[in-house]
This record gives sequence, structure tokens and C-alpha cells, in this order.
Amino acid sequence: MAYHNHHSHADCIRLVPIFNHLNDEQMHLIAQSANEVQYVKNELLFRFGDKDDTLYIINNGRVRIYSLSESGREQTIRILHPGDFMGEVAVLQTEGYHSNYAEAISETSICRIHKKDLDQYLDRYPEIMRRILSDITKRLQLSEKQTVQVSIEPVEARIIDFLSENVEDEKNHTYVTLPMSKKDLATYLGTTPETISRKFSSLEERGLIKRHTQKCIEIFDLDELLFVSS
Amino acid sequence: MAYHNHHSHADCIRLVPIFNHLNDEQMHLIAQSANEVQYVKNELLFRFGDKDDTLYIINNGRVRIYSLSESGREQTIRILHPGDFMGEVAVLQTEGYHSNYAEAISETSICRIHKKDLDQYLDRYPEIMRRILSDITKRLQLSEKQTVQVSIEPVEARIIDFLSENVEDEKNHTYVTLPMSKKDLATYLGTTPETISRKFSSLEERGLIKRHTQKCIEIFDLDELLFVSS
DNA sequence: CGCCTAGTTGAAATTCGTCAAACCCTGTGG
DNA sequence: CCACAGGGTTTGACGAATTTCAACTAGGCG
Repeated sequence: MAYHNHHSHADCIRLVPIFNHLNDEQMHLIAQSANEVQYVKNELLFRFGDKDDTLYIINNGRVRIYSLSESGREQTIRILHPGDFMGEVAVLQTEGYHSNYAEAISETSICRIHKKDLDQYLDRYPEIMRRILSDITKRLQLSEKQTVQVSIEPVEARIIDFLSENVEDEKNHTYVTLPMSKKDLATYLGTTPETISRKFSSLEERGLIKRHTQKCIEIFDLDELLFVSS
Repeated sequence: MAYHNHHSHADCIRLVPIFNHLNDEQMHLIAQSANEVQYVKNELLFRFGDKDDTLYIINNGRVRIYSLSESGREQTIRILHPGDFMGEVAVLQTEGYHSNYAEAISETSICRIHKKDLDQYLDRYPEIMRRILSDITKRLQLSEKQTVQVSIEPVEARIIDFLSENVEDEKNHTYVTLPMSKKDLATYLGTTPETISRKFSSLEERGLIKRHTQKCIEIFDLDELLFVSS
């Protein structure tokens, strides 16, 4: 169960790009009106249709935003990391309702700020609004890209694209550490675990990748992989 | 070819929700720094990768924003109508590049405002930024919805959903006037013209709709239609 | 009136999801 | 330390939905 902590949250505020340009005094002021909440793994922060008027800031852990279709299939929309915020819909519109589900995918601590408090800060420090706007604009771009991918790229190209965005290099080996289970990856890429699994097998058979463990995949030739996908 | 008109554009500014809360004098000031450009049907306003630092406001006509996949397939992202704006990516980030294509789908006149001018107005009238933020937030919601639909709802459900969002009522007849060609509708719904055509035929055979002209479709029972799609 | 593009229809091919079974990894409790 | 349970993962077989290719038709504009 979520538990509330009413101690100092300056860390939380200091962490967030939308606030971290403020000076200590200003941040302290904002921290006053934030309250911290803890969630355990798999706990829901809110669900579709919930009425809410708070801004959520991730302090620690990770949160998954997803949506459900009529038929019950999930589409993961994004994963939030420490410093990210959400709930802007609720905050910017009077009478805001959540349009998605949010779930903690690990032990997570977040800060909540109520609309009425945030509104004051927005008036007093216009830079905050500028930064929120900048963040949301970036997300809009990402979301539009995701739409295009899910709609017109075949699954294999989506997987390759995802891999290429998560490569890490280590002493002439290129590999990817999957940041989530294949089950969740499937809902993120708009497909099913089975299809993900099959595509990985196919890529491995063709000598393009090698699966070391469930989460760690070696890529033999990234350029060739990207070439294959187009 | 686009031609420039340097006369008064107060109309243009007055039209736009992000500015229309200002008084006459303020709007006049902004209109000073806007310049009007005309485009003919099918003319490109900008393309992916173009560097740009202007905000575009639709004065008249319609503009289609779309994206191209590796394989050359198009995905229509949205259609802009008079009063809508675009180019926020360019305006909010220094060094902004367009991430999509924009095409006039009818004779279109737009107003352009340069970043350096807009920035002044944003500082002077914070309400403008609030409204831009509100608009972009709504678009983000729509974009996320589009992602989910395209990825997990079958084509028929997407079509029905689209129809239901575009119904007009007129003396106990419910009908829809398609705001774009079926070709473009197909790229909007993430499918092909052939599939769109087949689904419409199927819906007509089942007595749910009737095609009067290419653009005008009568809906016999909206509730039943929505029921069928779930 | 005729051309050109958009739209329609059919048949074949393909991708992908579903269902089912087997496997494997991890953590738990004996 | 091992056995077991349970979820995630893999693989196969199958079928449904959709795309592709091709041919044909219809509507709009010169």
C-alpha cells in the first residue's frame, strides 16, 4: 500500500528539470506543498477515468503509462524515470481526468503537487511553464514517431529500431540490455511476446544478434541490422 | 508558388485561440510582425529536416501534417483547420528542425510569426504560453490515443471511431462529411485505401451506413455502429 | 469529351495474433 | 541444498486480418 511521508522533499524538487533552475529558497517553497508517496512494484498510481488534479514527479523508481483497448490488450505509452513528471493533463485543464493507466514497475517514490499550488508557481516563475512546454513538446514528437512506427513499420523494424536506440558499447562488443521484460516490451512495440520471441529467434538464426541472457543481447553488426530493417 | 502579402493580418490573429483573448491594440501589435503566405493545393509548406523558426497559423484552407516511413509509406498525423497552429517544435527549441512534412490540401493562407517576435509576446503576455501549452497537451492526448488505436484496434473499429468523431446532425439524418480523401484517410488510420474501401462496402452491405457521394456518408444508427465496433 | 487520379473489387500472399504445449529461470520453503 | 511452483519465454500449428498486386470503374477538371 502507498504510504505518505511528510518530511522534507527538497531532493525531489531539486531533481526535476522543470524546477531545478530555481534557487534554494524557491525550491524549498515548492517542496513545502509537495507530498511524497511510495508505491510498491505493480501498484497502480491511477487508472483511466480517475479524476485528479495533481502533478506527479518521479523521485525514485520507474512508472509505466499504458492504455487498454476495448478487447483488453495493453499498449505501453511510455516509461517514466526519476525526474520525469506526469499528470499534466489533469493540471492544465480544469476538471481533468486521466486518459491512461499508470503503474509502478519497481519500488517507486513520487512527489505530488496540487493544481492550486502549481498554478501559483506558474504565475510567479514563468520559466517553469516554459520548461513544461518544452518537455511536452518533446513528448509529442516522440508520440508521433511512435504512432508512425506502430502503424507502418513491420514488427521486425520496430524491434531493430528499439535495439538501436538502446545500444551500449563495451570493448569492441555492441550489446543491448533490455530495460524491461519481453512481455512489457511487446506491449510497448504494439505486438505480443510470442512475436517478439520469434523475431529475436529469426535475427539470431540469420547471424545478426546473439541472445546471451533474457535481458542481454549482443549485436554483431549494427549497420547491417539497420540495413536489414529498411 | 507561394506568394507573400504584406497587408493587415488582424483577421488572422483575431482568429486564433492562442491570441484571441488579447485586446485590439495587442492583437494589432502582433499582427504587425506576422506575414501572410498563400499556398496552392498540394504545395509543401515544409519538409522533414527543414530548419525553421516560425510559428504557422492557419488563416484559411487546410494543411495536412504527415510523416514518411523508411519504406516510403505515409502516415497522416493530423489535419489543421483555420485557427490551428503548428511549428511549435521550431519555436520552442533553439535550433529547431521540422520532424514532419506539411502540405496544403486546399488553397491555403497562413500567417507566420518568427521566434524572436513570439518570444517577446510570450514574456509579455503569459496567457499566450498557457494557451499554447493547453493546446499541445490536448494534441499529445490525441496522439497517444491515435497510437493506441492504430496499434491495437482493428481497422473497422478505427473507421467507426473516426466516423463517430465527425458526425453532423441534420433534420433527423446523421451523416459524416469526410474532411479528406479516402487515400489520405487511409494514411491517417494507418491502413490502405483498398482496406478502407472494403470496410465501407461491408458496413453498407450490413445496412449500417450509406455512401451518398465520395465525401458524404449517412449513418443510420450511430449507437448500433458503435456497438458493432466493440 | 477525354484524360487522369481516386476509388473499387477480386484473388493471392503475407504478416501477425491466438491457442496450446513445453521450457526455463527465479525465488521460496521444506 | 534441493524440489517445486509460477510466471515469463520459446516454439509450433493454425487462422484471421490486412496488404499487395492487378484490373477495372467512376468522378472531377481541363
